[in-house]
Amino acid sequence: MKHAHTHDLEHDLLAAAQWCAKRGEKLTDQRREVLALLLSAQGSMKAYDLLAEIQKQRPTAAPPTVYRALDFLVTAGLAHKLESKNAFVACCDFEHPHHGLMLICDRCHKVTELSDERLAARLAEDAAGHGFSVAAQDIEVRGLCRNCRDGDTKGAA
Amino acid sequence: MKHAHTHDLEHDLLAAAQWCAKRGEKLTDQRREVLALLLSAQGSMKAYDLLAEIQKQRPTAAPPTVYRALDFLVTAGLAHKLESKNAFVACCDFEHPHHGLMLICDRCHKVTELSDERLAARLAEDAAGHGFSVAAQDIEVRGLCRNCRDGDTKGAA
DNA sequence: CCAAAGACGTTATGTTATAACATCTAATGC
DNA sequence: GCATTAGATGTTATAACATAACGTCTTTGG
Repeated sequence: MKHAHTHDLEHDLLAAAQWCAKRGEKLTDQRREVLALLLSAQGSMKAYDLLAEIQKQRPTAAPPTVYRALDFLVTAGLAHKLESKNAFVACCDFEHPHHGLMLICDRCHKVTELSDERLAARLAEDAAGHGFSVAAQDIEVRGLCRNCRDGDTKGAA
Repeated sequence: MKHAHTHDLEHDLLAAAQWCAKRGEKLTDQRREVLALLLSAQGSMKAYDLLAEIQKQRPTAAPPTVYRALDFLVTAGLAHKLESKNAFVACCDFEHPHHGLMLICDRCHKVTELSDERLAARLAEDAAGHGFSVAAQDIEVRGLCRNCRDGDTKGAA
């Protein structure tokens, strides 16, 4: 089980590195490490939690270490910031531009990222009707995921 | 001009007080003062900017003073928190429950609040398709308002 | 009046994020 | 190769955002 998981992780990291290369950027060790933590996390992670993990390997790491990596990952489309939680999550499909719709479970904290271009289009249309040009949209929805709604008792932190 | 503006503000504050009373709550002086600041603001305001304004009258006011008022106003539906800016804005129509779609201008910082129930329904439908029950949604869109997009040079801060 | 609940005062602290500047590293041109 | 330079990182300090905790006051209902 751990093996399969590791394999997926390595695969994702490789794809991310290639994605960066395509953009003329580099997935450095620090960026890779932060991305690996996000990919391995069950849900989103806070910057200072990431920092604590990084510090296990690199005791001298400081806040800028992780914030720089996060800025890079978010700008590159490899991760998203969840504004309503001040937390970060790996992007589910960074190779395809999409408008993320984040379903954030308030109980188990897992995040499901959907993409609905028609929803995004409707939103842009509403905005345009008011003379507003959309540059970025961030739809975050709080609620309960299927497991937690159905009374699952294992998901809670 | 100032007269009309003051009149509107008083009207809004009165309506807000009545709204609170209907809910069995009170719009106290501090809450009213914070709401008045939000209503008078051109765009959103930060908690510590509100605090600075409050301190002009009440030099001993501290962060909890303003955060308590803001928590109350947001819970009562009289204000919204803009998660992507860590800022607060008065609700445009607190008497009618609605799903706000916030158009936030990145240049002049004005906020236009729309309500599109069909958009909200579509969003809830997407979520339900993944077994997710929506509890709260916060749609924040960043971009440029009509004036700023059209090259207005007066709106910038 | 008395008790309970809610609002507020006050101090301290926790949490999130960035400024500023030094140093290191890697790609580029010569 | 070697200098240049842009990008990345190290490091210290601090700014910006938010809440915990506890005491007091005020209102309200019994």
